[in-house]
Amino acid sequence: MLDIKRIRENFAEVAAGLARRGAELTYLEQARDLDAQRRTLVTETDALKKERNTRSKEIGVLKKAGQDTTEVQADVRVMGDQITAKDSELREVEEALRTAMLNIPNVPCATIPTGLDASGNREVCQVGVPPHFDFKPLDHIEIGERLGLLDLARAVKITGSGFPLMLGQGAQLQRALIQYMLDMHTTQHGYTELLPPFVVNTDSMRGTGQLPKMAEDMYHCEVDDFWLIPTAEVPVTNYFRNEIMDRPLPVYLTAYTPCFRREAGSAGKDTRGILRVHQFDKVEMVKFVEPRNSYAELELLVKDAEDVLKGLGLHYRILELCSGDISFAAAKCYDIELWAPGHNCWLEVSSCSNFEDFQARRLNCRYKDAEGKIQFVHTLNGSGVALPRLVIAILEQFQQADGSVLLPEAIRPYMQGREKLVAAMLR
RNA sequence: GGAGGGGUGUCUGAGUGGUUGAAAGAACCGGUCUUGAAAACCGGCGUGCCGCAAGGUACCGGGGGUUCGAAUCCCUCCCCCUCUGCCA
Repeated sequence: MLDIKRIRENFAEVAAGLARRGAELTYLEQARDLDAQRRTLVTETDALKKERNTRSKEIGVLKKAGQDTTEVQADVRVMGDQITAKDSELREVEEALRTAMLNIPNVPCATIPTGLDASGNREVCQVGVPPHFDFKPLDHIEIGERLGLLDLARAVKITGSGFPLMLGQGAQLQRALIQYMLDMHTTQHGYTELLPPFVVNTDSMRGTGQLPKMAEDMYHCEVDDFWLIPTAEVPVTNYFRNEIMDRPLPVYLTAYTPCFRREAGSAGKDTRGILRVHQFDKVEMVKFVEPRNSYAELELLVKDAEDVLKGLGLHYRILELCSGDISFAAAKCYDIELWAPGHNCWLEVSSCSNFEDFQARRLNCRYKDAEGKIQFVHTLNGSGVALPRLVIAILEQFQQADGSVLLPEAIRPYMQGREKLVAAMLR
């Protein structure tokens, strides 16, 4: 949520910012107008309430003195009716204002490239070198099937398309990678590990900005009004919702969770294998920081994610997203993409964003600064990193001519010392 | 799932429908005293909104209602505790 004062006082600047991301300005204009209405109404009702409070107290005094108060009471009752009417009018305006505010995306950071879609993104760097093959590299589906790492056909029987099933060394590799990443973030990068609920309530979804816009993309349990999390960002960032944080900033949290996404609207896209699925695992990093540090913290966040990939010796690149490609709540975002030689394309495995105080306002998450003044924190999050595509990249980048996959050294301790994945009979 | 009890400020904990935003204590901040500290004493000490300000207004788990007036009464939802049932 944006600061309504900012909209009130710097409307043109906000409008220009939103225009950069190609956002409609309808909600913004509504918010501006409703805010003006709201302020007028508040002034009026407050005045009425003041009057009522005074008169009601007089009644109390008169009654104690044993005097008749019928007439005054009648007067105040009329006043009460006026207040009720004004209040309900005010409530409607406030509700409409809230709806408008919840639908306005964040203003992009001034320094990011301008563009309306992915074509406007800027490549920051490429790290490592693409692997060279003396043979035609296979894609992860073929590798996975040959080595018996995946069983997508049976997974369809169990649930449906898009719900992958890993087995044997594949399942173990995935688990090993989770452990490897969590260990790195907690022991080297200063994060505290959380194992949060995978199902959250509506307030939490609104807090991080998935609702109201993304309702169609998420799994909803109607009976309980709960949602399956599309990312650990939701439960982890909501950890401090409605709080004035009681500990020194910055606070770094990390969590492994499965993620559930309906991927509505992407039917037919990347449907083969585990490239785009309805359920996947991810290790997420979340930061709560002081406003003045948030952009420096974003750079560090990207490095934390990079360390995972560097440690595995993978070839990747970093993109700085343009104004039209960042998510609803973000002000600035870097994507990290892994090279997938079998698919001959880049795969997004991490998105690192600075939300400034956009989420904090929705979450009502604040802290006391050095002067003891209460302020909204800045929140950031980044994948550290998403698993299926990490597995894909490992399989495809480290595949060998003999059909095996050489495991990165860093992961071997988590795989009982195993050096490569080879075809194994299912026991 | 069933029965009962309860949700008040940073914490503990009062609160009869009427100057109660809310007693008291603790914690915390400032001051006096002290060589320094502790103790003692004095003062301060919630948040949002409207307002240039003075000030006003709202908030005692959430929402709604009764009333001239609600932390106090009623309804409803959520959460916690105790007992009990079923169960990984």
